[in-house]
Amino acid sequence: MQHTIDRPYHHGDLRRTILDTAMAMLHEDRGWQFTLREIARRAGVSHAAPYKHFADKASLLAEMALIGFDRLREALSQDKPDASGSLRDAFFGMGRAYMRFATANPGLYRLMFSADAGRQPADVHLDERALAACEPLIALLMRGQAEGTLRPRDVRGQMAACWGQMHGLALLTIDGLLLPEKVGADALDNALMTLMEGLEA
Amino acid sequence: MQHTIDRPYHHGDLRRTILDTAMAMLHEDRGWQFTLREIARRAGVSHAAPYKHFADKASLLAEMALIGFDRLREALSQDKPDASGSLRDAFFGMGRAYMRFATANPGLYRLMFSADAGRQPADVHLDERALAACEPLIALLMRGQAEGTLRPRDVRGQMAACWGQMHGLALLTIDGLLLPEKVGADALDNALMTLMEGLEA
DNA sequence: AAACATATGTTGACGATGGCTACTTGTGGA
DNA sequence: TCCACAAGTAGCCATCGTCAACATATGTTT
Repeated sequence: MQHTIDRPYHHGDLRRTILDTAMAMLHEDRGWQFTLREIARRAGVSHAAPYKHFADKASLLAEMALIGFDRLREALSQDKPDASGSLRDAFFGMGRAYMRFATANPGLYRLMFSADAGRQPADVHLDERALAACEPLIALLMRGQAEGTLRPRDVRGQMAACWGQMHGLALLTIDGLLLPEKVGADALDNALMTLMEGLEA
Repeated sequence: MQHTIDRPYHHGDLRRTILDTAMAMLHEDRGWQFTLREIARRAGVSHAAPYKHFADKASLLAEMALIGFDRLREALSQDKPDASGSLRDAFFGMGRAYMRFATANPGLYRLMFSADAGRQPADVHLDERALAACEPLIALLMRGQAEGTLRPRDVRGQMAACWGQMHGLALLTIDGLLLPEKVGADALDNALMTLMEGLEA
């Protein structure tokens, strides 16, 4: 008779709870060095319970990374005000949205691109999801080229330039390597501007 | 009488051996999940011996990261053919040198920017070293502005743009997210070109 | 030359982790 | 009603990082 009234033998939705708890801990520690056992402890279940829902720790991390990419994609698709407004505004908006997502979820963002998130097995899914998150960007680039606002270059190259820029700036910012006092208050906007000018015709 | 003739009680230069071994394992596994004990094993010493030279595992990682930044700086300074040659060539040379370093030492590169490399204590050194590695880039940018080849913008912003671009592309490449079949064969050069055009006057 | 302080290695232990197996307890369909 | 199966538990194992106590070289002082 170990169980309280509040917690019956079967948790009900342990899988969801585990994911939520892990996300919360990720947010606290900004590093994914949380332990499976600690998650189980917080969820109020035994230390082996999570293994009924995830094959191993890497699987949990991989799933979290997938969720992260979905959220990122959503964040990028969101504040794109359709085809109204100038391309430049849309571009800056998307860039800032990307940075906002990364800096608001530093732990998640790092996890998404971490080798620890199970980079061995069918992580193809992860890669696919990552590239899918870039689709709003590709759409924006194609629109720009169609308008004639952007130079008519290989879109994939431009995509690589933008994504690389965003990804790098995001990680450097998360790591505290782009502190305003070292690199200027609006270095981020300046960097975005430089990139934009490289894209524009 | 445990000791062979070859291995006396005192190793001689264990600290160096540990670092070398760790670097080698970093190169093999492409992840810094090697264990202190495995290093000791390979070095042929007891599992606690490393603690006479490094306070803890994080200290070892931090020192390796430091070495990494020094090597990166060296790699960037190296193939810069002084003030001869066009700025454009120098820029592309440096960009490719950066990518070459990162892709040739994926594990090391990730470690350098990893939170696991002891981001708590006097990691100020790490940050300083990281920024120091960018000095060759800053010099190049200032030269370009002086020549009038580059737009007269805040150098720190341009630095952020370049570093962000390089860092992001490097990590995405290491993670296999910029596969040629997905993003074009010469996406890297295209991205560099886009960046360059954003910098040029 | 003898004695000692110190740097360097070794041994054994502790707590904690990820992961596995065997067992228990609910739950829903024949 | 009964039973197969999902979901949770208890306990074990190898391993890890780290620490304290001990052993052994090295070199400095007298």
